Amino acid sequence: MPLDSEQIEKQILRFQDELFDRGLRLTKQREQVFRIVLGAEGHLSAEDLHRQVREQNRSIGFATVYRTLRVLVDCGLIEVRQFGDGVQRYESAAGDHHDHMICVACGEVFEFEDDEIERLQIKAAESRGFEIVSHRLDIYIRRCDSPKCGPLSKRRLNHR
Amino acid sequence: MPLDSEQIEKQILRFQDELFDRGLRLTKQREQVFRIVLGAEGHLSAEDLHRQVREQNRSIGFATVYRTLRVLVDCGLIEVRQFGDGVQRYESAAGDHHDHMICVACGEVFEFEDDEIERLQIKAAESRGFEIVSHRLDIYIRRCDSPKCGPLSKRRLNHR
DNA sequence: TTACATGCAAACTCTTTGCATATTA
DNA sequence: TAATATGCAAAGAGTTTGCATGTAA
Repeated sequence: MPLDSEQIEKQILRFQDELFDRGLRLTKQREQVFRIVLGAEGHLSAEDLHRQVREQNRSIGFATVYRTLRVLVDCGLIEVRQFGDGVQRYESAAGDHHDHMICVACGEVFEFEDDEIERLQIKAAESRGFEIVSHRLDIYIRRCDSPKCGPLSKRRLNHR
Repeated sequence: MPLDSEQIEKQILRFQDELFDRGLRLTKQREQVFRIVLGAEGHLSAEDLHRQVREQNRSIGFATVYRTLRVLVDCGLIEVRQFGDGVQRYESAAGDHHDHMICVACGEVFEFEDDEIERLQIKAAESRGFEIVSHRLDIYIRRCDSPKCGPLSKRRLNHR
């Protein structure tokens, strides 16, 4: 779920501030990379990012994309995900927190939110005296109803 | 939490069966690798595995370790984890399911179980018509009480 | 004796780094 | 002009693959 344009501008300003605090600069390339992440539907790999930024900036290199992603992670503006294919994927840290359901048949990733699960996680950590920094919940599902998987059949799934 | 020796032997037999079904063989190397995983306390990388197996079998190569791990994953006997450092870690799929708390300060990994969180996950997937294959819940905590981190201070943590 | 398995080294993928050049405050 | 950024290519990690040799049913 991409952010609306007002939120995007707010994020860019925030990036500029965070960079300034670190003695760094908001360059054209950094802004381009961040805007793609902010506007993206899903979870982009560095390769996805590089390809998309190159549509507006032929000469940008992989190194700049990776370096920018690292700065964005350090600033807490984006988050890294790994869904098990060995590739890091990035998404905006803005917006509501959500978890992921990944279809093992077709690779489609769905976002979902569950406040009660969130609550229980905090409780589980607190009961051990720990403070949560962040968390990741990935649920792998057998198949889904995306075009790639086709509609789920009418017969009941093998629920347990 | 390593398995007891009775469970370990059961797992080895299961491996043999699964291999047989696939027209493969239980070799010395495959058994050695699997036994290390079954007996291990925590979550081992391929490098950890290779180092430990080499203590009993000087000549085993990385390729054999990786190939064995792949077969074990295919057989559903072990699971792969990625805690964000770009290294795959493996653990036995036997025993109760558990989730992980990872200390961002020192890297220590704690296992925990929470039946209610499990239940809610199943509910969340079912409500969308999906069947869960597996899931991963990793909670990142600011610091812990391991020797590397030192004891948690007495002042209240910043619980929310 | 035929198919599968191993060990080695080379290849491959993703990511990071070194360095000369370019850009910004 | 002094510091930060960039692009390129090379290096690095972790993992996979090709191939000749070894091993097991």
